[in-house]
Amino acid sequence: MNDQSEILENLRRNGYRVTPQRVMILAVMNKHGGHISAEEVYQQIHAVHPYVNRATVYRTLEMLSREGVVTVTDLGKGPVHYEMHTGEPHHHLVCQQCGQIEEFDHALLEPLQKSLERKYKFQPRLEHMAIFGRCSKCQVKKTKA
Amino acid sequence: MNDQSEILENLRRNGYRVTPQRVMILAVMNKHGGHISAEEVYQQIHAVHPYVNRATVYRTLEMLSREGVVTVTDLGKGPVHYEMHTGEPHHHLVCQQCGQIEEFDHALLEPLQKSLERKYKFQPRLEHMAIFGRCSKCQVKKTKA
DNA sequence: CTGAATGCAAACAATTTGCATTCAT
DNA sequence: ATGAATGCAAATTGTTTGCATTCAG
Repeated sequence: MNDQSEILENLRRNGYRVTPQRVMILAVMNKHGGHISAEEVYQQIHAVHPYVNRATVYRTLEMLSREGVVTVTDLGKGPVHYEMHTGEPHHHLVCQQCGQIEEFDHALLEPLQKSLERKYKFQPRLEHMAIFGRCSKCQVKKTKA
Repeated sequence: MNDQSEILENLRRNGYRVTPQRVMILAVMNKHGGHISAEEVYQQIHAVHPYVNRATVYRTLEMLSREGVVTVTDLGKGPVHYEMHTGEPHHHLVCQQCGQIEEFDHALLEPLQKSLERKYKFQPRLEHMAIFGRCSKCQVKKTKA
């Protein structure tokens, strides 16, 4: 039993219905791997199955994130991005110049997490955060602004 | 010469025109102190001077942030917030339960900044970032979800 | 069968834009 | 007087919602 059907089985067990739409959405998410917007998921499915509705994609992705199957990342600009939940929390470095997104390790956020808890008694939700700035390539280019 | 007119003088020097709208918007920002949305700025001004337009408020705040007079913080949910640029970078802890926003010191982000630069050659823009989670008060309350 | 899920269209929130008019310089 | 800034209305983008219909269980 692969990931795909295991997830579907779990959803069914949690009282959700396994519809063709949900299967297709999960398939796209699985195949894609990286972060993807609701609109992109919709486009990919809609191209092949024109009857599938945008609202369904939004509703399904929202449901999948509630169920912990996918994670949500607000990239600050433009639409929210979804990604299969792999277990390992990881984060995104978003280059504001070229738009490139690379990942970085959760370990780097641990000192921050610790100090926020200690000094402010604040419990941060640091799964999948996005940090904005300039990537290595763009630092070489002329500073335009 | 206070901050207010100093800023206006600077804008004028940079080729911007000092309009009553811009003066009012700056006044609201100054008086308010904390973070505030474009809509809130608009409401405050519009209540007294109904002819002032929402688009003008948006355009002006955008201009002021380009000029470094105000800073922008994306609080993840709802509208972007603006704040007078005080020089000292500081950050926001946004409680996802009660909505409370408290500030935290830039120093706590320095280890992260350093490690991102060292390990990923990524230059983060860490002025005024927002971190989401649960504040001390809400941690005491029953965990609802 | 029965209610959960879908499709559709319309509403929504936050913001942006085109364009004629106004007004700061 | 001249172009930057405004007001207005309409467009845009990303997302949500109400409701009748459909279909998974």
